[in-house]
Amino acid sequence: MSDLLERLRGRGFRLTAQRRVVAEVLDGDHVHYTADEVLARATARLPEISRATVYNTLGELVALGEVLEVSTDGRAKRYDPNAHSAHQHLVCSRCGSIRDVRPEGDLLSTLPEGERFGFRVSGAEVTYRGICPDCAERRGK
Amino acid sequence: MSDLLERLRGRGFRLTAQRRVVAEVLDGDHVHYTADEVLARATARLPEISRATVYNTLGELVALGEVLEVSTDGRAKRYDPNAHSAHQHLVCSRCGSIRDVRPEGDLLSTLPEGERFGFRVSGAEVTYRGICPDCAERRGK
DNA sequence: GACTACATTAGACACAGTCCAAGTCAAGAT
DNA sequence: ATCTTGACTTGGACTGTGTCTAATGTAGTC
Repeated sequence: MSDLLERLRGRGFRLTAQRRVVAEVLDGDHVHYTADEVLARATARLPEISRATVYNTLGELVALGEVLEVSTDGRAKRYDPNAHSAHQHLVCSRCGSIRDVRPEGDLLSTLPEGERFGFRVSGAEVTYRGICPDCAERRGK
Repeated sequence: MSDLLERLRGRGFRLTAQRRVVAEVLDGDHVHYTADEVLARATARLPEISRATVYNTLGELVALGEVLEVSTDGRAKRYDPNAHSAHQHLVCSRCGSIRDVRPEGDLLSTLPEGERFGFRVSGAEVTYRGICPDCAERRGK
């Protein structure tokens, strides 16, 4: 994520303190924060940062393909910095925690021609659902 | 969908005019209305029906497993009456229209053990994306 | 160091959905 | 057929998530 700021500048974006802290917050594996979580973490480092700027910056990063937008629950969108390696998501049905996963095989090929309704099909996203180890332990069964 | 009302009554639900019109609106293949679209169509048949009742009824139908909740775009949830036959969704990236589709093969088996992070995995949803015939024709390429 | 176009800010606004107190009514009891 | 009652419906207030705007600030260039 560190060279992300360089890539931004290369595309004509100004390097501001706000963009830097948003990029810093979105660093790591299995990171899937909501915009408000990003705002909270960014505020800890740069108290004056505003909500609008966080939304703006997240939108820019998504448009540039540096960050993925994920909506696994119909509530707030989540932002996934792991955009340069194709992956899907495994979500805990109890606590909502998310892991990045790599299925095997070609997803697109699972949709037969007779089920394509004339669409030019170009992509597929999978959300696997289950119970995470923590929840399984805490609530048994 | 017609016997749905009987099933509801069998489960102790009162048969009201409001529930009837919501059930009627949610009838057909490839139907995926938002709550507001359901409200609009229900209002055409029963002008006094309220937004809260539409949301209540949709929630009941979902809880009973008679209707599926689908969120393909992070905006309003959509309601899919085709709940008794397993299927996935094919969504047009331009106009958002949705078709019900049946992939072949077992989705769960595409996630290798080493990618399960200790989760007990129980389900998977796929959203295929592409361009529908109408949009392909209208906007070329 | 000054300039200026791009970026940030606070707050108003919009949309999707939930909650509540009061009134209404379906369906069983009589 | 009417009564009774608890479930159902209603309108409106409220919450959470996200967008827009006008005014102000500032990164990068000269």
